[in-house]
Amino acid sequence: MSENVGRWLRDEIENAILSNEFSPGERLDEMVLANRFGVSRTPVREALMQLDAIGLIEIRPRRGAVVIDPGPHRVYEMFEVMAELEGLAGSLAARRLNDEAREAITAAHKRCELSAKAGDSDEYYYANEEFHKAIYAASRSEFLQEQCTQLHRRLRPYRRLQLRVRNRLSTSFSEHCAIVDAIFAGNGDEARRLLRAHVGIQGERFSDLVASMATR
Amino acid sequence: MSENVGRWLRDEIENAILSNEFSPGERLDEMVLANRFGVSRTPVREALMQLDAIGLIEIRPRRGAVVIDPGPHRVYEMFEVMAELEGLAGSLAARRLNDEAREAITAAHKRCELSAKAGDSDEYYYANEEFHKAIYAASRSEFLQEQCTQLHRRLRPYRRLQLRVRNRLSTSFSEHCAIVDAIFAGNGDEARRLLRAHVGIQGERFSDLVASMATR
DNA sequence: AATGCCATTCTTGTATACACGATGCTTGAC
DNA sequence: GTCAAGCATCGTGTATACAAGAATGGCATT
Repeated sequence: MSENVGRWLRDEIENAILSNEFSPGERLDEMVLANRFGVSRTPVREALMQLDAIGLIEIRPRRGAVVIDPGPHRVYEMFEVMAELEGLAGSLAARRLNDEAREAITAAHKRCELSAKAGDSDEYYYANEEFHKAIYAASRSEFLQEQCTQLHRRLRPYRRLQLRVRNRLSTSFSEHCAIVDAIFAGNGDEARRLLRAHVGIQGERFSDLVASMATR
Repeated sequence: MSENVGRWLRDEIENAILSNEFSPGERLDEMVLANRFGVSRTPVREALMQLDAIGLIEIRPRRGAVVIDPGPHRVYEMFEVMAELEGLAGSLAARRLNDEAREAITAAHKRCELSAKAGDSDEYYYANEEFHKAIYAASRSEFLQEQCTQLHRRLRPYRRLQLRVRNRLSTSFSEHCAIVDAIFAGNGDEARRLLRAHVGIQGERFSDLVASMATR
């Protein structure tokens, strides 16, 4: 546990929300949370204020906190922004690539290949996360990296759902291949274009998303 | 004042930071703030936790809160991301433009023109803000709009400094003209390209930024 | 029987009290 | 004279107490 309870609680509750333990729309009672974690209301409130500031929950004055339900359209908008930021990260990565970043990307890409060929969608999920994070890091823009990581976290549950769709695994991996080629070739524009397409949700993938969101 | 003191304080302190009343690196004492605003430490702490979550201040455990000093390089990175998001907003605006948005952009553009011709850099600053916000709104992506607005707020002090540079006013305005043309023509790619260039800090503008940051 | 109003109760918002850790100053020893 | 160690003081971290507003249930009235 982190050194102060407030921060620890923030992470704990954030994880609970992102792993869907607290469903969208659910009310978060301060006393219930306090009892559950064995602390007083004060650090719980501090954690909730932070989650409110981040945008994960909404605190309505005198009426308590509820988990925000983004809704399909808003999730789509979030993917749209994510695609743009990843595109930028890719383009910067292509320009600023160094040995360390190249190795990190190669390693993550290899891991994706193995799990994709094994058809292990859970393992691919983690490998995919590592792959994208390697690209963020390769951009060598700390701020961009933070923004990407944060958005990535918030979109986690939906990404996971998407991987379940048809043969998304092999499609995703072949897109990764092209992205790696573009970055390693120093072709920033191409990397940007490919990443935007890879991350964004166009056409039928939006209805896939809506369908998978409905069945939770 | 907002209905709960915590949120009010958050906005209050946030404004104080963004208007440079609290300088980067400055320590924010909880009791001092509590006395200044005539409240107890509790809501002050809640406000600080939120600002920490947003990234405006840093709370080091048991050592208090300090205003984050982004430093020139990080500010550059923030402008880089801002440019990308504004580019996306512009491209969406070009595709999704409706009458309402067109009028809002036209009005803000007109206001920019007047203040630019008058050489009133303060007035241009506000008109410029309205212009960019009109474009965010025209993108009709709530999430993107929020992200843009938030980043815009954080970059406020630096934007203001930039306008003081040489004949940035007229340069900025002529860029606006091209942007408006592209959006109204429905040319998303061009709007994106122009906005990226308009917002980003290339070449000498970075050293201008560094110079202006040094002299505060 | 249904609806509206009032009271009770529950939960949030704020203040205060207490505890623990960090920082800085003073004193003593080398 | 300088450096280190210990103590004191200040400030943060957490708990608890108290106040105020919202929700809910019951009672009365139509």
